[in-house]
Amino acid sequence: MARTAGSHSDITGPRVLDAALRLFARHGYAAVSMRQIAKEVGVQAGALYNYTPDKQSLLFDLMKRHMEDLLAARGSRRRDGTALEQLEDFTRFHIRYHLDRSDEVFIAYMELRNLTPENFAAIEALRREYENELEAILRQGEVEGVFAPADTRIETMAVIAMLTGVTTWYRAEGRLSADEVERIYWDMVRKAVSV
Amino acid sequence: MARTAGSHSDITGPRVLDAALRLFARHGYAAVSMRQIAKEVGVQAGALYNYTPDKQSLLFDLMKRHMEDLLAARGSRRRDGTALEQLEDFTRFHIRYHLDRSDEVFIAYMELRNLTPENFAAIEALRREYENELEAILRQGEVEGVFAPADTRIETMAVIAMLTGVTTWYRAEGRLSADEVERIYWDMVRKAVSV
DNA sequence: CTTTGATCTGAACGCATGTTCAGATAAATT
DNA sequence: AATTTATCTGAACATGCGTTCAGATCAAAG
Repeated sequence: MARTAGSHSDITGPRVLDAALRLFARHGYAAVSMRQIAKEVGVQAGALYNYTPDKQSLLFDLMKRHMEDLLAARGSRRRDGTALEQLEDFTRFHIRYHLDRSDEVFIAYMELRNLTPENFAAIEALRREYENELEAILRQGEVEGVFAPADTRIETMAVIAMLTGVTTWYRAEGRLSADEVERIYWDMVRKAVSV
Repeated sequence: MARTAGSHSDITGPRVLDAALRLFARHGYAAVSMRQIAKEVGVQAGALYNYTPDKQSLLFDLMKRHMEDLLAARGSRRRDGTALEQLEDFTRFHIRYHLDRSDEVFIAYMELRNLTPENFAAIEALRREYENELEAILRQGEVEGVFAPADTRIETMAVIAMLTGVTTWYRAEGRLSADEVERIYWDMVRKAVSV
């Protein structure tokens, strides 16, 4: 046996996903060809198939990895506390995490319709899991009496849409720092759900 | 001269745009072929070129029409009043209009990157015009002292992202009526920007 | 040094793409 | 009835697509 590990595949494999990530985010899944990805990696198109069974898996793997990373990062940061404290932490976490991964976020929201039905269901389940934490916080806040009684499901969708929208205009070299953006959005979220 | 107006072009022309609208919204611009559009209309692919110079113009025309219709509809509904009254009207208008045109909205937000640079600039200008009305309302509210002093540009982006997000989950046959959705979102928007 | 096999090239596969165009069709005008 | 011409068909064009695969390459294992 020869060339088991430590050879090119350790380098090329991640580079394939990286190139797909960047290109899908920039031009969209359907508009990017396997040959473009290969060129970015520096190999011929055929070589990509040592690392993915097909183009669809490339998209699915990127989305799955993103959602699992998101859930893991959130899980390891979660703390007990009042609903208000937890909502603030969730808000700041969401903004910061999404600002740091704009390509992944863009793909995860824009390319859902390019997933096969089975892959779509898998990604939706992960997304739902993430949304459910926010909804639980909002419900807890209602019980505590600090948040207004409302339709928590819609509040959840509204808050996430508002927060995720930050990725459409934020630029690192822009007028505001990520800290300031966090604070501004937290102000709005807090007021929007409070009594 | 013969067959000037009143012939097939009056029927086929709009049907081309309608088919493109539906297909682009469902599958995405890059994933839809001219032959698919032609089949939906009931003609051969070549006949489409009597109604559009190319595929790109189809996308641009759809977006331009949508943004211009949006601005016209908003303009004809605009009334004088307090900042709070105007914000409520804007909020309810935006939700209702976007719920009624989910295909157009979806395309206008998802297919921006498939526009040529010139076409992109034209659509962005129209979008900016729409956003500016909301920002003016928020600024007026600050002057009146009824809205909290804040970064009105970011508030604008946040509110629009929140409101437009309604199109991702709302279904006409679902649990909530459009009226109820309007009220829930208006509650959140009002609180989010108020002092 | 020989063998092994993971990795990659380069060509090929059948099919789809956006667009063009000569010619057929047929409704409205003369 | 003859003419005009907007509209549409059907075929073709060059190009690109996702994917496959026989064979070349060459570092590591024996």
